[in-house]
Amino acid sequence: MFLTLCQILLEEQHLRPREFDHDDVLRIAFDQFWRKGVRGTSLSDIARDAGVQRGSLYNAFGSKEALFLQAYERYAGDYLLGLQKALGTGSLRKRLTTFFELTIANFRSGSPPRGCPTTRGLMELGAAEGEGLDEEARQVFASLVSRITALVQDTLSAGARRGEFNGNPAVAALHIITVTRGLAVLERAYGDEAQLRKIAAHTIDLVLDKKGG
Amino acid sequence: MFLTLCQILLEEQHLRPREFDHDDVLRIAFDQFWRKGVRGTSLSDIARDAGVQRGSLYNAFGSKEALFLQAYERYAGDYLLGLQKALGTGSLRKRLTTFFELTIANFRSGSPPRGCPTTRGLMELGAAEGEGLDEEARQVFASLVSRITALVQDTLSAGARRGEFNGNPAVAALHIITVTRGLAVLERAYGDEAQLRKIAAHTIDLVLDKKGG
DNA sequence: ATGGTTTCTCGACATCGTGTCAAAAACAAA
DNA sequence: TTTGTTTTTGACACGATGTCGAGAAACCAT
Repeated sequence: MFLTLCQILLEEQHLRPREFDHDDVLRIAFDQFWRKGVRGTSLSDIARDAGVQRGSLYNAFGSKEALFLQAYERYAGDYLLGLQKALGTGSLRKRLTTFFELTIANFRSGSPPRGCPTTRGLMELGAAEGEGLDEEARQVFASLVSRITALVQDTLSAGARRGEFNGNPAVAALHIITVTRGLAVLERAYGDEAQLRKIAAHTIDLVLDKKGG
Repeated sequence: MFLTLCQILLEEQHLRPREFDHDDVLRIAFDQFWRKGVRGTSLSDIARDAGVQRGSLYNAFGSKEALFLQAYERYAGDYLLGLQKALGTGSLRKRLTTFFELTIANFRSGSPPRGCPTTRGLMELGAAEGEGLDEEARQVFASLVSRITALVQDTLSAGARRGEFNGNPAVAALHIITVTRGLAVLERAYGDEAQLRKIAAHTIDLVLDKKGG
């Protein structure tokens, strides 16, 4: 995967070029994975959708899991960028509201809603060989969670400097992230978007130190 | 599944009885599913472990998913009973602390930790045919979540009557449940039990209206 | 006890998905 | 054109799910 990235960056195509676009396939694959789950998507499906032979996918990406991970990393980068952009303005309450809105909108997108790819990926992690979870996949998912947590913490710290928040930004950010992960789970359980929004609003009230009703 | 239950309850075994114990297989199967994930467990594994032929499992339970669901329901019943028993005594803070402790202990059990079966099950839900999630499985998982939520809500209501809580029990219970689901996700991401406990303690502080540090 | 009926068991089979491999095809460079 | 390398392509092996039918086993009735 890292090798492939280097090859792309350095344009080191000395010989026969690929007959399909690497990024197109990544997008198509992620869309399928997101709609039908990693488990429910076969490489044949992706190959058909992308107009590529199944063997070519193995040649280009290595395995189904490797393909998913690369597709996921592309998604994660885009998603984090969108969050950063949206969290740049307004009062702290406004920013947190936007954060929850974007989060919920993300895993309520599609019909039927596709859920949160990160949470789904994390919970599908299996024991690799004998002991321990699949480390590579775990790190990829955990990385996005960490970066979003840092983003929220920064937002809270800035709010604290402006007198809009008087708690511990690190702990509060962890709490908020935990709530968003929990919302991703409840979304699967009930599919009731109004309920999700209610919980989000209540969480903001708690964090900003107003009594929740 | 419902039929099988009726058969058990009514003891309607007119003819040749089964050669293996229904509940034993359910327990063995759930242990495997929990350790290796539904995806990572084959019916051959379970059949070997239980000393039963694979075909007999199909005959008795119908399919892999049906077997899992029945095994899960057995687990869910036991788990809820344990929670109810543990939440019967002490101050509201003590009860909530116990609740989070049991929750974390549950998905930190085993080595490596097996995670939360309910959350894993919910996030693995796939679209069934064309549209919509697998309804039957969704309801089974959501049912346990609902019942735990009700349990927490009752605990909060009782606390409110004793003057230990002055918020809205329904909303607060939803919030607490959301946090526990989020903890189940973070457990997969980081595997840091101390962090989980910190978030739990902070959540209790927020709900009981003390400033979290 | 014995026969008949029902159910369970067990092995064979079909199907699908993953992953591997080797040969063919296609392209760049000499 | 020739050489060398990579991609493509189809065939293959393997494992898992799920179905089916024949045979074995157990129970009821006579």
